[in-house]
Amino acid sequence: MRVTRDFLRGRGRERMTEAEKDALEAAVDRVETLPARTIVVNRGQRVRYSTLLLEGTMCRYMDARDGFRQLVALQVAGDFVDLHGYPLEMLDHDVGTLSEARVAVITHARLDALTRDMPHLTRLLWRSTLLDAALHREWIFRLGRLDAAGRVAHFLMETFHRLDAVGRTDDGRFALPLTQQDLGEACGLTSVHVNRTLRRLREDGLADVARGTVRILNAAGLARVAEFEPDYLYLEDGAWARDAAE
Amino acid sequence: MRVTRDFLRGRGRERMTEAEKDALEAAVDRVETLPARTIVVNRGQRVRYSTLLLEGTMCRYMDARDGFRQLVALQVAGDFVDLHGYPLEMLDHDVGTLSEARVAVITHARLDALTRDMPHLTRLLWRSTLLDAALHREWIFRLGRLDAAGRVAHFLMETFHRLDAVGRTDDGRFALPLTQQDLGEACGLTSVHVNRTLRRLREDGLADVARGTVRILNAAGLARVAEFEPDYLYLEDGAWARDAAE
DNA sequence: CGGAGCGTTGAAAGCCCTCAACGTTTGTGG
DNA sequence: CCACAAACGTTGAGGGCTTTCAACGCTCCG
Repeated sequence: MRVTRDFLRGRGRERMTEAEKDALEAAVDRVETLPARTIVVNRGQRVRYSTLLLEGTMCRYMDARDGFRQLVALQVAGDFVDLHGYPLEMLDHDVGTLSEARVAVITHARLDALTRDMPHLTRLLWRSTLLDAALHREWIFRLGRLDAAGRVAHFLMETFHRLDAVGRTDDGRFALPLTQQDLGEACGLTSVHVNRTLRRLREDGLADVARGTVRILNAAGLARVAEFEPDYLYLEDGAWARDAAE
Repeated sequence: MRVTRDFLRGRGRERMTEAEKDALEAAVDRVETLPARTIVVNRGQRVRYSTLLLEGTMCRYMDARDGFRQLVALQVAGDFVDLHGYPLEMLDHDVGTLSEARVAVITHARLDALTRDMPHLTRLLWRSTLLDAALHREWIFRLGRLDAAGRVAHFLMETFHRLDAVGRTDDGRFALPLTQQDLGEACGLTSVHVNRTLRRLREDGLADVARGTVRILNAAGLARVAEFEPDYLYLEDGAWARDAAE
């Protein structure tokens, strides 16, 4: 399997030429498997490579004084997890795995050559980091303006669409290897309140979250609770978008 | 005055060559003055130019169903406000002025030429958008993990440092043309609670916010309340950083 | 089979919001 | 220069959403 198969898949990948895919492919230094729940990059650390996530779930987060952390991004297959570290040279946050993860490692030295010689590919890489920024903005909106049910619903809808774009959903179901504590750290809630909120979403027939699996039961209802509008994901018009437009 | 004077100032500007400054300078299509409180770019709109803010204050925001908005970024002099719109081609949020603003307009057609021919400048432009992303992440942390006093204190400290980097502070004082409503829309609070929070910061001798002017009275105390660590701003070691290190 | 982590539920407390009223500042036109 | 209105800022009371604290059941894995 080509390691770049899912990169930008469903998010404007069609603009990448075969030559560009080959070049990115050739820049891969190695492929590794990382165990679940391990730290990959520490805040403030000088980084000399970036990580393309092939399979599994990772996250980026920041620590608070009270011992809790705040997730700032969830990363799924196809994500160039810490490409931000390339122009920035060091990261302002930590990166870790949630599930076991298979990753391709690309050194910044290789990226130097790519970005010198291939301006169009450079713009696609740039674009992929800005898709992350758009997600960041939506997380700000989620935390600043939505109540607990809205936040959790919004997170579920976003994650569903992202996984759907890379073919990791099955009829409204998808795997999500997050504890209720993790969900709380993503949504700015305590695990206790996440629990109550999930129960309510289940009772309202909107979504069922249990044992690492999410089932979207009522996408329209969930979207309403979440004030969710997927344009910020910059998705191509895929199967889901066509269905929703009907 | 050169329009690029404050671009990346204090944020790694030393790496931009004179030739690169000239090239960016030459890409400016026109300089305009925009009135306060006007919308510059609408969400979903195809954008064909980006805006370098020379003087004044702008913001990026998203609308919620209840009529309130959530600020996702505050933009000050030197910021390339909507450079995100270049690789993304359309924006997922609105852009508007808070005060009157003087801006330089750079068309994307010109950026195409720059990014084709000048890979190092391209990386600096890329970097500047990722500095925005780092700010986004810190806003997520602020909203997800801090209480009202922490959020407002954090916002004040961040804004102070950014304005200080471009020489817009005066002995701990700076102009901030935001109403308490605006502050609430930045911090996920109601204007009423912003009012109470500002009063408390004043009573505690931390900061005084009144009539569009902020005075930092106790930077260390404010930083403690805010859990503020300025590394995410990627500031050069300027006067403030040296003082703080003592 | 035992333990640790995760999930679930209840009760009480706290932070922030809502609603309401009033004071202050700003800007505009007479 | 004044009058006036509109926006902004301030304060109080009450209510609601979320947190905290605590206890217990469940699941998974060594």
